[in-house]
Parts: sequence; C-alpha cells; structure tokens
Amino acid sequence: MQDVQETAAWGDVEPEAAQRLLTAGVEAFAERGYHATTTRDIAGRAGMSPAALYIHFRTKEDLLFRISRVGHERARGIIAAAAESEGAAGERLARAVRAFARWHAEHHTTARVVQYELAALGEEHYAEIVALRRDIDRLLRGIIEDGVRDGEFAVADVPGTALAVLSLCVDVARWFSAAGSRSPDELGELYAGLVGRMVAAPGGRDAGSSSQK
Amino acid sequence: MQDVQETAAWGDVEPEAAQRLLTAGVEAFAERGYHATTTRDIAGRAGMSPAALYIHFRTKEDLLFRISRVGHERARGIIAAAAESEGAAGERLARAVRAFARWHAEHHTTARVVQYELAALGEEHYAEIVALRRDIDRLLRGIIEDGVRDGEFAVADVPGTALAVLSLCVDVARWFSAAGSRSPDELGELYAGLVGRMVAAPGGRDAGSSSQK
DNA sequence: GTCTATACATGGATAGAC
DNA sequence: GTCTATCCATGTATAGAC
Repeated sequence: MQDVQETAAWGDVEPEAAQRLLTAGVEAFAERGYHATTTRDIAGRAGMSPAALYIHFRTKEDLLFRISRVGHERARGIIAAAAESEGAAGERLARAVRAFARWHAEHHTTARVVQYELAALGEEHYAEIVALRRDIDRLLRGIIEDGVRDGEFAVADVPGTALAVLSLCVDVARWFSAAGSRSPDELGELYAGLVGRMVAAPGGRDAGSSSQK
Repeated sequence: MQDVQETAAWGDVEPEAAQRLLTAGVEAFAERGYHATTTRDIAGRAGMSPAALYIHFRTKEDLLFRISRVGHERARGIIAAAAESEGAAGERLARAVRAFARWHAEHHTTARVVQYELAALGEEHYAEIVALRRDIDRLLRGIIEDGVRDGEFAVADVPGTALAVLSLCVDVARWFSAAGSRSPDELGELYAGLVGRMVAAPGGRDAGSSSQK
C-alpha cells in the first residue's frame, strides 16, 4: 500500500516501464543511498535488465534527478496550499506543519531520497532543485511573518524559526518507520501543536491551548 | 581552526598517522558520503598512500566505525552533563539543547558522518552504536519527565516530544554552514528558547519569557 | 611503517541481436 | 523496447620491497 501511493505519485506522463524504474530507484536509493545503489539493482527491482534503464533515462544521475524534482514539487505544493488557504496565520501554519510532517512520515522512502541525496546531483540539476527549495522556505516564512504582523505570533528571529520548523519536519524522513508506534496523522498533529507553542504570542487568544490536548 | 577542534577530538590514544586518517575520513565522508569516498581519497588527504590506511584500520568500514563511536560518545557526554547538572528541569533542558545544537553546528562535519552514515556500518558495529543512541534518548527523556512531574512542563506526549527535540538538534548537521549568518552559539540560544516554549506549562513562572529575548 | 605495484571484484554504460 | 554480452574505468585490499 506504500507501494501504491509511491507509484501513484509519478503520474501517467511516462511509459509504464519508466514508472517502474522510478519506484525501484526510490526504494533502492532510500535503502542503500545513491552511490551504494547499482543500476543492476534498480533494473532488477523493476524486472528488467540493466541496459533497459538507459532507454528511459540518460544516466543513473538523471533518474535521481527526476525523483528529486517530482518530490520537491510535491513538497512545495503542500506548503503552498497551506500558505494560500483561508484563515488566520496560526491556522495556516498548523495546516502547513501538519501536512508537511505527515508527508515526510507517510512518504519517508521518497522523502529520504529527496532530502538526503541532493549532493549526488549534477551541477545544473542541483541548481534547479535549489530553486524549488527556496520557494518552500519563502512560503513558510511568509506565514510566520503574517502572524507576527497581526500580533498573533511573538517570534524574535523569523528566518531562524522558519528554518527550525522546516528542519523539524524534514528530519522526520530520517527516523520515521512505518513499524513505529505513531501514525503519520498522529505525528502531524503532534508537530503542529509543538510548532504552535513555539510561535504563539504569550497573551494570545489560544496561547498554550494545544499543550494538553 | 575547525581542523584543530576536529583533530583534538580524537585524543592522543592512537599514533599520529591514525589521527590524520580519522580527520581525513571525517572530511571526506562528510563531503561525499561514505560510499562515494574512496580509500585513495582518504589516504591522499592524510598525505599517505592508499596502502597505509590498512596498517591502522582493518577496513574502510572500520575507520567509519571509529569515527562514529567517538562522535556518539561525545554526543552522549554532552547530554549526560546537562542531565546531571544542578537546577530545575527547565534549566537543565535549556543547557542540554543549547549544547547539543551547538555541537551539531560547530562540528557539523563530524556530526554529519555520525548522524547520516549509520547505514554503512556492519551489523555488529551498528548494534554498538545503537546502544549509545538509546542512552542519549533516555537521558533527554528523563529531563522532560522530571519537568512534567514537577509541574514545570506541560507535555502531553513525552516520548514524542523528546524525539522531536533530539531530531531538531540533529538536523542542524544537515543544513548548518560555517558561512551562514548564525554562529553555533547563537543557534544554541535560539533552539534552547524554541524548545523551552514547546514544553513550558502555560501558567509557569517564566512561560513565554524567551519569546522576545 | 610506508611505499609501489597489482590482484581481483564491481559497476556504469554501450553494442548489436531480436 | 528489451535482451545478452561486454568494454572499460574505478575501487578495495594485498604482496613484497625498502
């Protein structure tokens, strides 16, 4: 069922064989890391010979790039949806954190590749990905700035706090295991509460409301 | 000066050549990852031939393990010192977070290897490292439990919150750059404040005090 | 303890048949 | 579009001289 979700994420743009290679690549890269993964392994998981990989992707690095780009676009979409949604900054921030943390938990396999294999990208591919990452940072910082302007949040260091919030969610991909005791939904809820307390103005209307559920 | 600190961390137990290989290994593994690093590269950075590495370490994996063990022992020492220090839970937690985040920033090169190359360890070496990591988790959770018992903290999910706090600090190693605008000290201060707000009881004596510096 | 030289395995990528 | 076979570079680790 994890497989189904991961597969669905690649859409219907590519031929089916390319999709199989993408999911195989995600699994292999997440398990062993990009450099330790062989093209033979990827092709094998997709039920193909090593040579078949090169019909659909120019190089092994190109396969990584496609995975990374789709993943980053998805991540940006999640934050953008929350940022552009209705409601006060506190509600929008909670939505963003809930969904972003949840995504990193539910798709920790993809997220691991997306977040930890950037260094393996070629120079041009890397630049394209960095642009997407800047978007994500800017969108989240915007929500926090809104909350500070409205007096809803009290945050001394907005860029630092935005960085910490993203960092907290991203690191979920490192440690989350489907076998663990927490579901992605529960984790999203926990994290939204923790972040809410991090930014809430002391006298605010619901300061501390999330502390004891 | 980063080099001096990294070197100093390896103590004076080993012959000097082994120390050079350890620092070279840290730098290389942090830059390119364990699997993408060649023994030629490590030996070259240490000013030696590839063969010299095998005089001091049984395999490349053994070199990684030594780095990982020293790093984890250092990390545990930092958390243990804070946990066993004097003062209320809030003070001890702030000390732990300040020092732990600061260490991951200042020694982000070492920390990157310590935190992100675990999967490259052999089975027995991995088990030894996992034991150290469990210690770290237990020590931090203990501080939070103390604060909850004393009514100083209000935390609904103690294990989840402890995990989030460690996760936040660990991820510093991923993004921190010495070229960035924040110093390790400033980062430790910021993070201690953020975590303080995450756990503080709403009516507590200094609830929100850290919000505006 | 360090070197040069090298054995031996593995892996990315391609050629050419089907 | 996929396969089998293979080229060629690279990488870990060792042998043996100094």
